[in-house]
Amino acid sequence: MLDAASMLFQAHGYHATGMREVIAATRLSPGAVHHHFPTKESLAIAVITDRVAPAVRESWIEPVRHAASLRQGVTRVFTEIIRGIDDRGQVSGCPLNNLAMELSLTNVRLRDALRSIFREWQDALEQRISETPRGKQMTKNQRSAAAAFIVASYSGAMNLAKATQEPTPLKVTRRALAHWLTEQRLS
Amino acid sequence: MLDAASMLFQAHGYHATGMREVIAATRLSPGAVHHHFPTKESLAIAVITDRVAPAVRESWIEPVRHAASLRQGVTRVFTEIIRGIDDRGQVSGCPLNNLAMELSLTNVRLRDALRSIFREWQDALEQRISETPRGKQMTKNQRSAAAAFIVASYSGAMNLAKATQEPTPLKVTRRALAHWLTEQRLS
DNA sequence: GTTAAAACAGACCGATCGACCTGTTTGTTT
DNA sequence: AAACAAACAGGTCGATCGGTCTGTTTTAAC
Repeated sequence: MLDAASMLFQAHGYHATGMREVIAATRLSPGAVHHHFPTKESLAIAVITDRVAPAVRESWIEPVRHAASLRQGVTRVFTEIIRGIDDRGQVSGCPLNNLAMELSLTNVRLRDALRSIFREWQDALEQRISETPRGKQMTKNQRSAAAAFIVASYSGAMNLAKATQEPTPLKVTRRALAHWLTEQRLS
Repeated sequence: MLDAASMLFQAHGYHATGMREVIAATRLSPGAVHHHFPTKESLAIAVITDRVAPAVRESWIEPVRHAASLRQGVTRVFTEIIRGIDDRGQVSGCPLNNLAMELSLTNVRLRDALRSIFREWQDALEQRISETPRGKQMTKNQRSAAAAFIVASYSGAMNLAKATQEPTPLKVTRRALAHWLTEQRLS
């Protein structure tokens, strides 16, 4: 159920996906689904916490945490994501960004759930920055700003890639971000 | 009609906004609206070409075109947008990004309409880059990449600002982008 | 083996969706 | 003033929306 919902939310968006569509993608009955997810919002919350958040941890947080350098980690994440796009032959965007854009003005609970993932993501980057020689010299605000800029650049690049259906913006941003990190001595 | 539709699309998104809601926001009848906009898609197309595109031209393209330097132009655009957010007390995001995120996977015609605005936006930045001393030395691909990175950074910063409902990501990105432009000698 | 709760099936509800259709009014052309 | 088309009014269509209902099956505890 969560797999089907996260796939459809990713493919068509939250509002454009009906409960019946999700149910049809599984072998469950409407009653069974209603038993576990009384409302569509509860399904979205479950998708966010059990699918979107783990996806961000796996694709971004862990690679950055274990990378030899911040620059290598960020570059590698971009490369992996670009590889995934090439494999699928379609840019469906970042699940977190997609849902955040659509829902953060609509539903407070969903916005908070999504915001906490952004928070976790940015915190992980700040942590990794603070482990670099240059990062130790920076103030907390400077580290936070650098982390936010990385998240924003990636997010925007993915949006642009989705809008144009080309991976080029991601490739461009991978390179520009790598240069920026070098300039900031955060490599 | 276009004003009401663009406002509601911006506030609630395309799919979350019903035709009746748009009609109720005007003094028109359903029949009158149907006469001019037979389908919801035709309304969206009109909003994109007659409201979203002019908004991008006014808020981004013209300021950058007439700025003393690219860096000053970009910084000024960010400042104006941040000011608008402070005035409204809410981050409703970039109209172009909002619609692009929601519709580029759903509807081909709408995606093309939105993509052409991104194209125009990026072209204007490339043009401005090519007018700088350093820009003249760059290849076309390098200019294109720099323009895409600017668009991506802004887009992502706005998304992050919308998701967190704080202008901080925009302020952070304004500064980081200004530094980056200086480093690239594109100021 | 009995029982109670959890899980599931599937018909069904009112509400709302986008779109349509028949008239009527308004404006323009001759 | 007559004729015609564009613009508008407002009721209504079938489809689909999210959500609910009753009843059956499965699971697990004692």
